[in-house]
Amino acid sequence: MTVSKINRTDKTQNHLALIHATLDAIADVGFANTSDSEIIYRANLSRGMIHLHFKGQENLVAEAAKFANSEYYEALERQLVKAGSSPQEQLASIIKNDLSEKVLNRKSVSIWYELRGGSRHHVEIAPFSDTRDARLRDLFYATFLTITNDLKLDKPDVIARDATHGSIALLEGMWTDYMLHQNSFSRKSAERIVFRFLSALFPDQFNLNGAIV
Amino acid sequence: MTVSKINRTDKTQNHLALIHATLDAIADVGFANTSDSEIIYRANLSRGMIHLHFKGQENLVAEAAKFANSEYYEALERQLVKAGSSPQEQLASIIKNDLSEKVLNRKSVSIWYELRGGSRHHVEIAPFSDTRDARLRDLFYATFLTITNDLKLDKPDVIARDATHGSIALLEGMWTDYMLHQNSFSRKSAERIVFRFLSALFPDQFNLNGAIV
DNA sequence: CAGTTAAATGGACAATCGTCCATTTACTAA
DNA sequence: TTAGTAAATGGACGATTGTCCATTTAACTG
Repeated sequence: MTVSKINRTDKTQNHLALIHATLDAIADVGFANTSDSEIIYRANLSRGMIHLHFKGQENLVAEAAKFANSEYYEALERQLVKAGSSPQEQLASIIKNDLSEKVLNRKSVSIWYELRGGSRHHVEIAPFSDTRDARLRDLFYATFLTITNDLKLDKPDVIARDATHGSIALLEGMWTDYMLHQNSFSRKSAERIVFRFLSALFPDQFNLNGAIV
Repeated sequence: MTVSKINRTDKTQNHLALIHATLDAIADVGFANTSDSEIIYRANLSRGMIHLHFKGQENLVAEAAKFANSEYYEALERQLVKAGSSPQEQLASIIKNDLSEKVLNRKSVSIWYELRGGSRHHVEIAPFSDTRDARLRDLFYATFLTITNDLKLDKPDVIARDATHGSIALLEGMWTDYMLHQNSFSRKSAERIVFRFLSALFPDQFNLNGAIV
């Protein structure tokens, strides 16, 4: 039983087209309004394709969520490779990446918010909705812990944990602010504010522009 | 033309019952799933009531959003009256209030998130969805500005603005964290983290427990 | 050039949505 | 008791939802 090459290529093409159309729809009209009709219209395909490729709308949305989640983490990994080696440089790199046009933009932030909201009532997308999950938290904690240990602070683990928790919350808040006030939001201010808080906590590791090398 | 007392009472009763049922539905099944059927089932009323009282579902949801928004601000005003008079005491009071069981609980946080999400695609509820709007920002800014002026810091307005922006973002992030990880969230930690950041910025005004009087 | 096969189509389906209105209910006033 | 009135009811409406499948299309094989 041989399978035609062209047909196989077409299949994955439409598979991907549906995922992209779904993410576009979520970004534009929201998770709740992302109906089958909306998706197939954007993908320029016929009604049956969703069921043919994904066996239902639920799975398609879950695959789309998975896809968006992977994109975020792949960008993060690429960024980390380019970053300097000191803990504060790694951290600053993640923060700047998280506030950059490439990561924080109209489309990504919309998808992020819509999927997180949708995951509250749709278990199938929950695994892919929490952008800042354990992986990012661990990265933050490890670097903060190195700093607090080096500084020989009292209860370095507690301080590192608080700094982790607070920094991520701060970034969350900035993303929300961007989403709500896209025209007045300033990337530069957002970045300066995060580093202002961090430099207050660790004056020898950070200043208003990022890490001190 | 006289109007019967009993009828008038009943009318406002059902009016309120619909608003409460709507908020309950939003909290439990989400904004997207808050259908007419869901609302009237919870209010134990008949289908036509929504149109009779609110001339459509849109208006009902908008009224419910308005109601929830008022409740938040009334709680905030009550809290401020009880707070101490120094800037840092006022600020600490708002922060503690924002993280208290009364304000930050399963139901309120769900409504907050669902309405904010809904407001992105439904203009009628947008005016009541931004909990932390100009009013709260002004309060934060005024108090921070008093502090930075007293300290004779360089560019007191910029620092006060950054501190305002950052503090509100931090609180946003804490609310999100509570929503996402309700079983592992600790009010005490959240409070300590916020004040840890603030005490790093203003060591003479705040410590880990709140304001220094 | 037919024959085969997987991909793609689009209409039919029941279920649910928000809206609206003719009817019923419940209370007041004469 | 009867007439009058506002509140409340619940069925009917067209529109839209997600699903599914009989049919058509199109490319490769023999």
